[in-house]
Amino acid sequence: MDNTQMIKDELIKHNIKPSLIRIKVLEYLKSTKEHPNAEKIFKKLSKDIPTLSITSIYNALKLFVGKGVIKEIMIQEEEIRYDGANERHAHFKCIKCNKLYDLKLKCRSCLEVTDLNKVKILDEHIYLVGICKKCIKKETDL
Amino acid sequence: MDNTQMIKDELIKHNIKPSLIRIKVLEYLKSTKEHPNAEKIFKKLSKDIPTLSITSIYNALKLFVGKGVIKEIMIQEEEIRYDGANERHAHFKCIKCNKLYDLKLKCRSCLEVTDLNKVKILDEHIYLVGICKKCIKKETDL
DNA sequence: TTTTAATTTTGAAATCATTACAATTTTAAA
DNA sequence: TTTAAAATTGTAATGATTTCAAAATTAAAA
Repeated sequence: MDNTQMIKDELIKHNIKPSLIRIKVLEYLKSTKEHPNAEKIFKKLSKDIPTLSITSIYNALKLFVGKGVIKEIMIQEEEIRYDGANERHAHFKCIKCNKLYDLKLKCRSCLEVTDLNKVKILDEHIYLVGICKKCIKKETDL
Repeated sequence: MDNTQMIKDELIKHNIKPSLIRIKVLEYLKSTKEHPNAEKIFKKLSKDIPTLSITSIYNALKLFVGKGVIKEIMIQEEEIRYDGANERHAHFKCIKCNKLYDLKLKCRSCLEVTDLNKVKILDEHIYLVGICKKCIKKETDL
C-alpha cells in the first residue's frame, strides 16, 4: 500500500473525510520530525497548492487535534507546534539553538505520579529544557 | 521572620531589587496553587495598588522567569500561567472543568528517557491531561 | 539636603498567532 | 442535472504579550 493510501486510511479511521488539503497536511506531519507550526506547514504546502489559505491549515490542524490524529506541543514559545508521531515520546528543547528533539521514553510507565487514583488520563506531555550536545561543545570550544 | 521578609530575601537572592510590585507579585504567586495568568494577578493586585499597570505585571513575571524564581506553564491554552512553587511536581489538567491540579512525583528520577547523554538538563515539564474525579463522578451520575 | 543618574513603572500603540465568519468553491448524493 | 452538504478561502477581529518612550520613583553623590 502506498503512503498516500495509508494517510487516507488513517483519516478515515478517525472519521475525517480525506480531502486534498487534509491528506497533504497529515502527509507532511508524518514525514518530518521537526514539529512544524501552522506557518511552516502553510509555506511548504503552498508550493504545490497555490490557492491554499492559512485558514485551511488551521482548520485541518484543529480537526486533527480534536480527533486525536496529531498532538499539539507548546514549549515556552509563542506558537503551537504539531506532532504527527504516534509513538509515545518526550521532547527536549535546546535553549541555545532552539531546536526541538524527540526523546525516547525507556519504559511504558516510567512516570510515577501520586494522586492519580480515580483520575482518567487521556494524554501525557513531557518535555525537558536544556542545552544540546552541539551547543555544549560550542561553548567549551570558545 | 515574617512572610514579606522571606519574599524579599528570595528576590535579593536572585539578584532582583525587591520593589513593591515585585514583592506583591511573588507573594501572591507563593500564596496560591491556582497557577494564575498575568490578567488574574493584575486584577488581584490592582485592588491594593490602584495605579498598577498590566505591563508592570508582565515585566515582573518575565524578570522572575529569567532569573529562575518562577516557572511558566503552558498547557494547551492561549495564555501563559505562572507557578511559584519550588518543589518539583507535575501538573494535571481536567478537560471538563479546565482546572489545573498539582501532582506529586513519586521519586527523584521517575522519568527515564534515553538519548540524554552529554545533554545538560535545566528544566523539566510534565503534565497530564484528562478528566478529574469530580467530573467523572458528574458524568456517571447522569 | 540638593543634584543627578539609574531604575522602575506606566500607558498607549504595535505585534502576531489564532479564530470567526461569511462568501465561494467543491463534493457527493438524489 | 439539481441540490444540499461540506470544504476552502480571504478578510477582519480577537486577545495575550511586547515595545517603547515618557513619567515617577529610588538611590547615590556632592
